[in-house]
Amino acid sequence: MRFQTFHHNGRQACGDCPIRHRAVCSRCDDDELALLDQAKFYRSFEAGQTIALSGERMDFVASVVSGIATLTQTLEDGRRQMVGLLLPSDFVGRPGRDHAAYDVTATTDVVMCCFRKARFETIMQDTPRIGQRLLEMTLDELDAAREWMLLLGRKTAREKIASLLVILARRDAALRAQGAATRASFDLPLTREAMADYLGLTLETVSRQISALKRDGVIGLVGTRRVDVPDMRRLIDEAGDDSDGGMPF
Amino acid sequence: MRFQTFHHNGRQACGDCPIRHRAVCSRCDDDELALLDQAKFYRSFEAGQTIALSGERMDFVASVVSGIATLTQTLEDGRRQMVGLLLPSDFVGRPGRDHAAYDVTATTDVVMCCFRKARFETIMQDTPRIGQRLLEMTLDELDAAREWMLLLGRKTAREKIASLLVILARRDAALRAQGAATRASFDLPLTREAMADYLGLTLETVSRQISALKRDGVIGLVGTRRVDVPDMRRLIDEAGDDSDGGMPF
DNA sequence: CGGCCTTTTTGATCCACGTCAATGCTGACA
DNA sequence: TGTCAGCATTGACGTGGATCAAAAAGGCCG
Repeated sequence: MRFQTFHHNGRQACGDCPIRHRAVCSRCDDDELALLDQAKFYRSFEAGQTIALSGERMDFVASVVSGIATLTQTLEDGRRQMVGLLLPSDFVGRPGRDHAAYDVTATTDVVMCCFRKARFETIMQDTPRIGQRLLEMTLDELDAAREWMLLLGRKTAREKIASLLVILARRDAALRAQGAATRASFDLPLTREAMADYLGLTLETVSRQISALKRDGVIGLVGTRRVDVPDMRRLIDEAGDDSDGGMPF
Repeated sequence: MRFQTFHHNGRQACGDCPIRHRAVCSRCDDDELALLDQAKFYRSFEAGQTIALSGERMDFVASVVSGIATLTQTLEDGRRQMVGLLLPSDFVGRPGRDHAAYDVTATTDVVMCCFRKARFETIMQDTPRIGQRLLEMTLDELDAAREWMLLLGRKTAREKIASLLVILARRDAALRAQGAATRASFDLPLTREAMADYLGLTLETVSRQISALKRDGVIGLVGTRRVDVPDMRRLIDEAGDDSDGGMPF
């Protein structure tokens, strides 16, 4: 097995390659993928910037190389719900279609690996392997979305916060190629408001629940953005999940 | 265009075929799919029955031929969240993997078209076209899931109910191959409890909001399970969506 | 260091929805 | 016809989280 899971939703990435691009990095697999290598180009975005995937003469399929971006949906009156976190190796932009009613925004500085949509489609035609990989990734994404639906529909504010922290802790551990430790410490890559948009809460509630978890000794805070988890087990319990970690970390 | 959209989440089905199985029906496409035809077999389930996709010597990938089934996730303490509605043409059971932490339950009597998982995988290998179709369907499903996340995270109870009714109305219209009408009338295929599980509400709230919509003249009820929508436009407004119908009905 | 801006925390209050409990409705069956 | 079992509705009440408002804590830059 040369692929390792490193993503909060179980998506697989190439473990050998610093880019960690399962479906894109040509170093990680057979010659078929060399095609992709020739077609790709890079773009970078600053934190806070909106990432436009379609414009005049520009329709992309892209995948994140580094940094974090978010996918957000908005109601007319301004209510916002984040529906996806784009982490390195994630794809965005639908190969076959024009759609995309999502805002894509860079949370940190982001580098994306882009393909012109039309070009990408022909490559997919010629290289079934790529389609298979995309299918795998999309199924993972779907599983993650469904887990998130459970969170949004049925969890309490406290459980929501705990769940998010667990996910971030796991992702952090995975990025640094560490196994499951009972103690963990990591930076929050999101503002309270972004967390709220993700969890279907208000930023005040997010802040209050984080304070509560701190007061109860479940987490410690260093400044406002760094979290220390003395006992991972305890945090996971707070998340209310049956999964003691479906993810193999 | 021989495929028509008929599903609430925009999934495409073969319009020429009564089975409406885009990815399964061999009549609807090139010879490649004949392979699938040989490998498939059918099973049927009664309303209320749990659909087991894996057991001793039985690992399926299956797709719904007729009837409605639901995908549900459960928390230890019994809180339930429905995460998917399986309608004719929908697939369930992950081709490549063993997972599936979902309850699959028949809502009405259901007929499913099944493939042994291993067999299905080899067919996919040999027939890239099938993989491409599954990718399309999965992407549609993902879009639907994301829309649902917006609903779960940010909509009020009344908006949730209205959204669900709009979806059911559209699906009904599509199944009967009718276009968008301003007046509509259809049966609810779900109990109040199932609606609650789907919307992240309690059954009491569902009942109350339906009563409220009726009181306000947005809908009419015939008995308890049949809904009459005098003005579709109005119901859609109640749903709070920006989309005046992203679906082309 | 001091001013300015953004993010975060905290408090007071409100209300949408959950909870608990009673009642009604419908259909199956003897 | 009565009884029973499942939905469904309705009411009374409590509460988790939203809302509104203000203070505190960081950056950032002169």
